[in-house]
Amino acid sequence: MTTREELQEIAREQFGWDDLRGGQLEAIEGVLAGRDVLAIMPTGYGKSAIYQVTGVVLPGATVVVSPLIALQGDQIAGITDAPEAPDAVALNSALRAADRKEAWQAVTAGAAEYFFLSPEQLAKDDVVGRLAELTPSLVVVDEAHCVSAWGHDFRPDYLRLGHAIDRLGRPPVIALTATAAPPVRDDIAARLGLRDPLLITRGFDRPNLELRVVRHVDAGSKRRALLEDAATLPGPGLVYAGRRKDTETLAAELAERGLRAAAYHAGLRAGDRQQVHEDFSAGLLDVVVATSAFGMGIDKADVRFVLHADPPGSLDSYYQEVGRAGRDEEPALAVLHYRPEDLGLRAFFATASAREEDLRAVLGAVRAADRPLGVAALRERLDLPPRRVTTAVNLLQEVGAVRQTRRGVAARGRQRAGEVIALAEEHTESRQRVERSRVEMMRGYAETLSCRREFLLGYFGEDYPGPCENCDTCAAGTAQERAAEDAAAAGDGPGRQEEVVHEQWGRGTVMSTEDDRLTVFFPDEGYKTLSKQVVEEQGLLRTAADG
DNA sequence: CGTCGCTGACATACGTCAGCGACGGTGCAGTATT
Repeated sequence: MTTREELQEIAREQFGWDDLRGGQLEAIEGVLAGRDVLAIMPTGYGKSAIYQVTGVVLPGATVVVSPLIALQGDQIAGITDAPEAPDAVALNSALRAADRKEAWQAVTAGAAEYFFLSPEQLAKDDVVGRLAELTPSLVVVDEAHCVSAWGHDFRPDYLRLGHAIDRLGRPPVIALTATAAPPVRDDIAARLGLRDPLLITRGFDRPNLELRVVRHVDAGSKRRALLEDAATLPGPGLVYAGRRKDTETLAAELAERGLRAAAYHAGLRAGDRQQVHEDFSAGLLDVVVATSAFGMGIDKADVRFVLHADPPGSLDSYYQEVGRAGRDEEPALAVLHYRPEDLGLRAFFATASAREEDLRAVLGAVRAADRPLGVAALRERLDLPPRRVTTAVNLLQEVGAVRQTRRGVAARGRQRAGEVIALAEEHTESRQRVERSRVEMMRGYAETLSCRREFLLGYFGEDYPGPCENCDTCAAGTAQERAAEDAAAAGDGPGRQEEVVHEQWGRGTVMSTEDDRLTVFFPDEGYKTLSKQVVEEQGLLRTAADG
């Protein structure tokens, strides 16, 4: 048993942290008691202290899954710069063979406590095999929202982490992220195979962040207003745009106005990207105009504004992006320059799906094999891009046509290929409905007349009684009008987090109630906003209380 | 889903516009090429 005092001492003396906060201690104690932990805390709260301290207390190595190689570098530097912290190493494709060997030797000999890897590394048989021999005592999934946001198509190895953790002997798992709405939390827990995880959320509200939405009819006036804001508001600031090309033209116009401005997106050369990142951190830039590529790993406290030229595809992304402003707790501003048409791009991104030909090819190969095949072996046999093979395997597993065994992917069931494809299509369509409903919640935020903070925090499951007096709807008075109407109509209907059943959409959870409306999340449909009056009149929802 | 940009029709203005296809974000890993 390790006392709180001992934990504080480790944090202070070995890592140079100030006193651990309640949320950190609670998380550490949860893990030490053998529990899985899902911790949702803002950047700067000290999420990494949780696994750093826990890693020291537990006997074996700590495996840290981290999405970006650049981030791994920062995380390792954060540990090795500490006064007396144990060593940390990374394993990734950026290393030369000799360095890779050295990293393995360090963890194997116990010289390194923390081992940083991408989910793609943990998709490799030999890597997981060697790691399992070390019997790691803790697995950390950092930026855990990536599991849910990226696993389904972009980086499918994220969905296979649960299996990799099984093979490591299922030590306790800590999943860490700054933002995740309740359905995302459930997705993370399910994908990673967490067992009744201890959920710890801290510091969701950011009262110093002023929230505004400016609605535009045509693209030209939106652009002019955005540029005017970016050029005149006190910086430094960030501008998020939906397309790479726009980041470049907007940055160029700001530069013409005399600002130190730079564009940032994934199509730039690695060196340029790093330069922009460094210059922004060092205060050498007034504004960075970026796609969603700019974000993780930025820990700049004095960002004064975050502007959006286009809305992101979910409020999870939006809160993550605006949350980069005002970390110093000084006043900061988030302005969404909004046209409903701009959600079209996000709706388009929400339609990504696996190809039928890939599903047929993978299913055929698995069924033709006389033994389970590893994903790597499947990739070799099929001559398809690895990502497509993994995406297909994930989807086939989802619909029960294949299963993951210790030795690899095996066939399951005897449905005709056509039936399997139909099931997969159904599953994909359900997922797309959910994704599109997330876009619709973004629309809801942009168009609400109620308190924006109340809407946003409600989306994240926080019971925040607005008006906040620090958003545009509160300033305009519409939030107060709505609140009054809300109070008049209050009383009836299911409340937040209550389980309900809809005849057509099945079981759902009430996410928020605003005005005369009710937002319910259904796992197969996504968010649905219903009129309280209609729900009541037509008896649309049964609640647990109804039996 | 919405926008951009090319093409051809219509036309006779060194030009307009409808129609239609292309395109759009996030990163790892590991291989081929300088």
